[in-house]
Amino acid sequence: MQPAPAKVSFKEQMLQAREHAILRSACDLLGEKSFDAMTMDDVAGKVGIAKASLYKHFGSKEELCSAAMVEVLSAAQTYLTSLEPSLPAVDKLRAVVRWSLQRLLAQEMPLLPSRNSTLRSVLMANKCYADGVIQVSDIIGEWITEAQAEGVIDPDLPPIGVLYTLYARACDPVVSFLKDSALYQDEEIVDLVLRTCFDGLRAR
Amino acid sequence: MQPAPAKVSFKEQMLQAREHAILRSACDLLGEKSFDAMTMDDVAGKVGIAKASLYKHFGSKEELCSAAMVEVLSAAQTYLTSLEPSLPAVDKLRAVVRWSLQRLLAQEMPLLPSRNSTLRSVLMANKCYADGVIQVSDIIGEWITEAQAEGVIDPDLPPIGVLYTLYARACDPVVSFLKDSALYQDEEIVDLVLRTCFDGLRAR
DNA sequence: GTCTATAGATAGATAGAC
DNA sequence: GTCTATCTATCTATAGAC
Repeated sequence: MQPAPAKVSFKEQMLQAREHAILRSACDLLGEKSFDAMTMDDVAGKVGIAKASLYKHFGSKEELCSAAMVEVLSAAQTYLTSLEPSLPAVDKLRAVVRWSLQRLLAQEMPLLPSRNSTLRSVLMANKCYADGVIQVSDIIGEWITEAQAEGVIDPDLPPIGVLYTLYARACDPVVSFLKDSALYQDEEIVDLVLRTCFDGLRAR
Repeated sequence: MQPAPAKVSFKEQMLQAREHAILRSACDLLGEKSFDAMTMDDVAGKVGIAKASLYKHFGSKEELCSAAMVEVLSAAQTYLTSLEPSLPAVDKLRAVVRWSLQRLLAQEMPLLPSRNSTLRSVLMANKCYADGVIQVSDIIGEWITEAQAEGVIDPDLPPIGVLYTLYARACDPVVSFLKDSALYQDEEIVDLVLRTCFDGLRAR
């Protein structure tokens, strides 16, 4: 009565697929509302399973949402490393911001945990997340100093300020303001935010 | 046994002072956490009165927070009209953003109701708030078109995009990121955000 | 108008059958 | 592992004494 290895693998695949669906739903919901406003009933309803089942996969609401954030971070890392290394540094920076804005428009980007969230302290205690943030920051930070050495990004700006300014685009309310106005296509919104971010509001 | 008019006025003054203290506490708390995370116990504790007393002044949590937001908006309107009309339009725009950033740093600025808040729909149904937003937008919008006509603000940008970009600075997470890093003075943070907002990240 | 006490609703999390 | 049913805590809001 030994189960075939393929069967075990299949069961594990199902489990992983289910967990991925849960994370995906949590991610979407965190894009719509705050961690505090989101409920486990919301998640269960969206996935289509009972709330109690969620707790077989994740120990708590905090664990579930942390896992969702780690997955987003992982997707960002994958995108970063997929970029052609020979591209000019500033182009890579633009590409990353563009990627963030597109995910934000697709409502697949949980709003970054500013102080306006109970999730923040939990996330910062999560080693997976904290390490991921450091890795991403190292890669982007290198591109920033590179672009500043080339004189493309303003060398007078502190690199950490540039980094945070780029991060902040991933939860810029301008995107939802413009989206709600229904005046522009998604791609136009992305272009506008990219332009004001890199070129500023003043005429050149 | 007719109470002297002065006495009535005094009582009313006390009432108004108390209500102002409540609004101020709510405002501070909304700067620290989301509407959903904030509780009426928080407010009562901060003011130093019983929770039930809050409901003698404001009918609900939504009403209280709406009133707090209206007060912030009113302060913004007062600042707008206090600006010397003869100033160049772009200077007035910079001044308004600076004012927002300073209030944000002082934690006196409730984070704007993006989609990430249950408060949003309540606020938009509040005539005082909605009218205030329109008035403020009209004033700032005029300055934007003026600055664009002068060629100081990029005339190619849609005015509504410029307006939203300026509004978004009032809840820019860059401010709290930099504040938490403890690397910079408040005034340096304000200058950095103002600079990246108007001049962009790219070197000029 | 302030308080204590509590009602009523809903959240996160768990128990136990299947 | 999924479900239904339930526990416990907490939050908004109210009742009623003073």
